[in-house]
Amino acid sequence: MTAAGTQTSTRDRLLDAFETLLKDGGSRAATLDAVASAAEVSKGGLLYHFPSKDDLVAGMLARIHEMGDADVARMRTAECGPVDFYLQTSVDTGSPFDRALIAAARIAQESPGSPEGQRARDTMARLRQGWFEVLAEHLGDDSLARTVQLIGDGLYFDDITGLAHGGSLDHVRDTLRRLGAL
Amino acid sequence: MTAAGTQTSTRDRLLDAFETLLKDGGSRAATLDAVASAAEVSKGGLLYHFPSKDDLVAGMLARIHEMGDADVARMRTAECGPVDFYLQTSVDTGSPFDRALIAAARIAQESPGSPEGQRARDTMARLRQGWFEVLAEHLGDDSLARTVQLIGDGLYFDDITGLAHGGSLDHVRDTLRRLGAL
DNA sequence: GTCTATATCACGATAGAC
DNA sequence: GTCTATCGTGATATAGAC
Repeated sequence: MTAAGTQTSTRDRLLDAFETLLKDGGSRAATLDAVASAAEVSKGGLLYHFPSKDDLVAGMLARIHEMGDADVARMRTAECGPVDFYLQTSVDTGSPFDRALIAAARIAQESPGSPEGQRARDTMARLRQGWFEVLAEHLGDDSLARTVQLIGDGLYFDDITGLAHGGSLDHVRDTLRRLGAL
Repeated sequence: MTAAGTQTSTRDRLLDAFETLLKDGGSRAATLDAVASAAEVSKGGLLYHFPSKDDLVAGMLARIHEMGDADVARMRTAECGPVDFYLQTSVDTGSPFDRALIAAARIAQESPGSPEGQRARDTMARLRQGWFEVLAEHLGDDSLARTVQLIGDGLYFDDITGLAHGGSLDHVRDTLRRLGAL
């Protein structure tokens, strides 16, 4: 946060690498060695910025919080409306936010009992709360809002698990139009 | 498969322990030591039945295939209808099948690139295909069937990730009744 | 079929030079 | 702020006794 330029700091490069490894290879692949190597930094260099793996996770989650607030704001004012915006962003578009979200979901599941896992879950719960509020406000119907959110979760799950189907988004739009939600 | 009695074989006890550890602690907790210990067998005993961790995963997936075929059969003839049956079984009821499914989902996500991950994904894809066929046949509408399936995926994702909401199932039923799907 | 070693290796983390 | 070198631990897997 010291410069406004486009050059990414070592710190951000490390977090980027961590997220990418988590997304593509799961938590077992996201070792400190692998992160350092992918970011083209030595392990010692990594551990200067993040003294432990916990700190790496914490740094990642902190970045997500910032991006999450911006995402909710965009959702509110999206031209296509909040519902379609939500659905569109529930499939992995390859954006940095999606990458970070998938990485967080991996942490949440791969360490169900650990403190890091709990923090990742808290982060996701907060994001989901923000999205739900916009959906419920826009739709004026909690049941419908919750259903839309679950559909988004389903789209996310399929992407994350590698089960995604091509036409799913169109099928959902079709159904939601019948409900007057789109 | 030698006896029809109720006493569980060592083999099955090991698979049970593996699934439980995967569900409760993620793949990092499901080590060979932990599995052997939880099943009250020595590590050598485990490795007699499953010479490698890969074999443990393969054994688990094989059991899922059997249970999956039985589940689809029950779904077809369920008194409450296939849709509600599908939704009910999309939240973790604590059944052996749910436990196995959650375990498979963890493997699929924690080793996205590895052969085991691919096999887990194949298993899940096959199960989903079975469920989808019943839903589409019953509803006579691919878009609606795909939407119901995504809602089920969403319910599953929330459970798996520890994000589940109490009233989600009722909200969904409410919405699906409006669509004439329930 | 089940057990007790034990080999091998990779992971997270520390120490200290530059 | 970044590096190399190294320690301690815990994971998979092997060998061979019972």
